[in-house]
Amino acid sequence: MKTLTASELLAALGHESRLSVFRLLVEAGTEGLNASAIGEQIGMVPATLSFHLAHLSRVGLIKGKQKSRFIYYSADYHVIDDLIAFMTKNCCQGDACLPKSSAAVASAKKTAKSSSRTKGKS
Amino acid sequence: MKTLTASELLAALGHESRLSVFRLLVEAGTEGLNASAIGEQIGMVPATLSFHLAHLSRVGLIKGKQKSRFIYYSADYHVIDDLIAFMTKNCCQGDACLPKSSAAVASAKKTAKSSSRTKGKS
DNA sequence: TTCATATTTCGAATAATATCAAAATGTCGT
DNA sequence: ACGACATTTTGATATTATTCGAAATATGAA
Repeated sequence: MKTLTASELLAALGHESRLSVFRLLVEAGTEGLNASAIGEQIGMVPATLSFHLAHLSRVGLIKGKQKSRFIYYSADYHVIDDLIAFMTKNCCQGDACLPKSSAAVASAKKTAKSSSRTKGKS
Repeated sequence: MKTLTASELLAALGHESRLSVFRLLVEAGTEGLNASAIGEQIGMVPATLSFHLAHLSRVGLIKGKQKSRFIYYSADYHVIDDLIAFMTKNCCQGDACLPKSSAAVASAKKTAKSSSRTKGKS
């Protein structure tokens, strides 16, 4: 992933409203939510919401699918996963970073931080 | 981590120049780099660089330490790690995301406050 | 077709961000 | 103190982002 692409994705999520919308769609699952439902949850007028949905769509973080007279938006896990992979690879280093990210997800899995110094150069 | 905090961190990295600066500092390690050295690598005039360094510092992603007449900036791995942990926890879900970012966390998705994965209400 | 609803687009105002020359500040060595 | 360098601040401008009412478009139902 290019730095430019990554920064565009980060910028898209770097706005409280858009991050909230994205998180809501992540929770909503693959089925997604229609724009009105999102607007209700987040509390945003249609025009503003549409603006942010367009932004998130443009960078690929979400996608909309017309269903009847609604448009269901859903998160694209592949893109956010690539972004997290990019950050883990390029924005972290060594023991200072890796254990916690893994632990936060692996929950109780107590991997002894016996240093797996993956100090690869990026 | 609050959504507002996360969005501020994401916004800070959501600019190509700042992301480049941060990645450079991650590579540089705990010792860091002084502003001039960063400016040379990135190709930015002092004033603009200072503006971005201040932004990254303000949100806590980097910190500067005066050494002699230079100021050495270094990445704060703790903060970026928290951000990655936040994203892994709140912006991903299920098999579509986990395998690449980390491993074996099928149970983590339950810990979130997710109300429920309501099935279709079409 | 006509109506009702869902969503986007337009337009225009406001707000925030980015850039950089020039000046100011800070720090060290002499 | 002074001079030399490192960095920040100022100030001004340019660019981009955000907001939302109103109008337009789209889709389905009656």
